[in-house]
Amino acid sequence: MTSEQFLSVEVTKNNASSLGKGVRILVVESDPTCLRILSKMLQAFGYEVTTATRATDALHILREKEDEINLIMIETHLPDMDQYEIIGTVRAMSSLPIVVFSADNNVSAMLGWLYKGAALYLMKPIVKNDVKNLWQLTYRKKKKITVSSVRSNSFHAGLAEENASSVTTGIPSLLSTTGQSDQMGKRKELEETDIDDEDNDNLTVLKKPELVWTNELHNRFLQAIRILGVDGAHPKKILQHMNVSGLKKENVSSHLQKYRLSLKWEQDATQKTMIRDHHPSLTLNLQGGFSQFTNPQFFMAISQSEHTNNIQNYLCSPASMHSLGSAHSLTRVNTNYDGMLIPSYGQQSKQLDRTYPNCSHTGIGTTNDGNFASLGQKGNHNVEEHLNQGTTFSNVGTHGPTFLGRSQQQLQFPLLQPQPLPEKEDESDIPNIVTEARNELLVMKNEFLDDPNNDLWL
DNA sequence: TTGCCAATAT
DNA sequence: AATATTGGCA
Repeated sequence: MTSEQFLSVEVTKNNASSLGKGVRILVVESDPTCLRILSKMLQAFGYEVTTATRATDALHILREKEDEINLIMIETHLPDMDQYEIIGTVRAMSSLPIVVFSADNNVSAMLGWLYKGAALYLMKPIVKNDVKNLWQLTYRKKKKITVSSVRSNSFHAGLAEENASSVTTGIPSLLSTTGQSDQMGKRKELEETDIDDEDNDNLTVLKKPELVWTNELHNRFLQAIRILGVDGAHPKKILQHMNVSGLKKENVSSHLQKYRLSLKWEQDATQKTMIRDHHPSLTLNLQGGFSQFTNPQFFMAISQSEHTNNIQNYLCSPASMHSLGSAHSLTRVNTNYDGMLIPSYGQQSKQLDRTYPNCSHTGIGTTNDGNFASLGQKGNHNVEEHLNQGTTFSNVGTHGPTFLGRSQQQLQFPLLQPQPLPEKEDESDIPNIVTEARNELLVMKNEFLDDPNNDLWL
């Protein structure tokens, strides 16, 4: 994606036509007509499309340009390769999410594909709603794409899980901890939990479970810092502002320490960048930055307090929410190259959060469109049952917010927008404009994710 | 004492 | 990797 293309994105509220921006999909489909239509449909949502009509071509493209591709869509019946062979090969080459589509509605075939590593199975004819949210699949971590079951009624499995304790106990609490059964939530419960453990004496019952910094908690933490300012943000004050019962100062301290560390890295990266040339391969940076280093979780960190949709409702502890939401609503959110939020109050901007998805890696996503066959909700039941029977399916999830540590990516993607300096900034600087457009797009996606009426897979 | 923080432990 | 604990310092 070139910067011009990026800038041409028109960002409108609740406008889904930009959702796919920054995501390139490799579509492998032997039927030219189908390929054309699908491409068009994808492009309508802003996706970029690379096509291949043969499996061998696809593999070639993948070999050459995996970096530029964020998602792979494969038709099941390709003339030049055996059914499952291609997905196996692709899997071996790449960890990119694979979406399989077919006119075949055979359940065991679907399961076969999912088991082989497909992230999603779509049935032809593919409709707009089928592809609208494909971008979400690219927000998962690149590494393990693991098939797992979707819990019955929820596209928001990950989010719902976060505060499962609140729901089950009926006592809303922001604190979730490891080791407690509530984290397991609706899962298998007992069974193997007790079997293979442990060297643990029963005497250690006393040990307190570790605090888990859920996104909700983290958001409050961030909010507190926004209010207090980076300088005034000390554990005790933060604790007060967070107003979470049971949370200890030590908890906050520890988190703060990590938080500051992340800020420092961020700053270091900034400095290095500023010494360097200003726009080293802007194109690649934008694309890579989008698909690989942003994620739903990070969006959730933005201005949580105002939301009233279902998920949010039970995510939020009634007791303390009011203390946060009122006076200091976020007016604007900046985002730097890799997803670090920089909320600004007036002219001053301060760096804030960076998080990872806390969602479970959902192997099957379905759209909710009743019109045509994708794996609709009904179909999903079947799939789910099957999935739950097999022991091979596991739920691999990363929970809680994570600060971004130092990484290669940090160096690869220099800050486009320098920290506020004594001098006035050059406003005509192109990178800044690009950053702006990008920010707006991210905010737009954020709004999309926040809208309870939209389909969310993650 | 208390709070903070960096280092260190788990 | 994420969180908890410790010990020095104001």
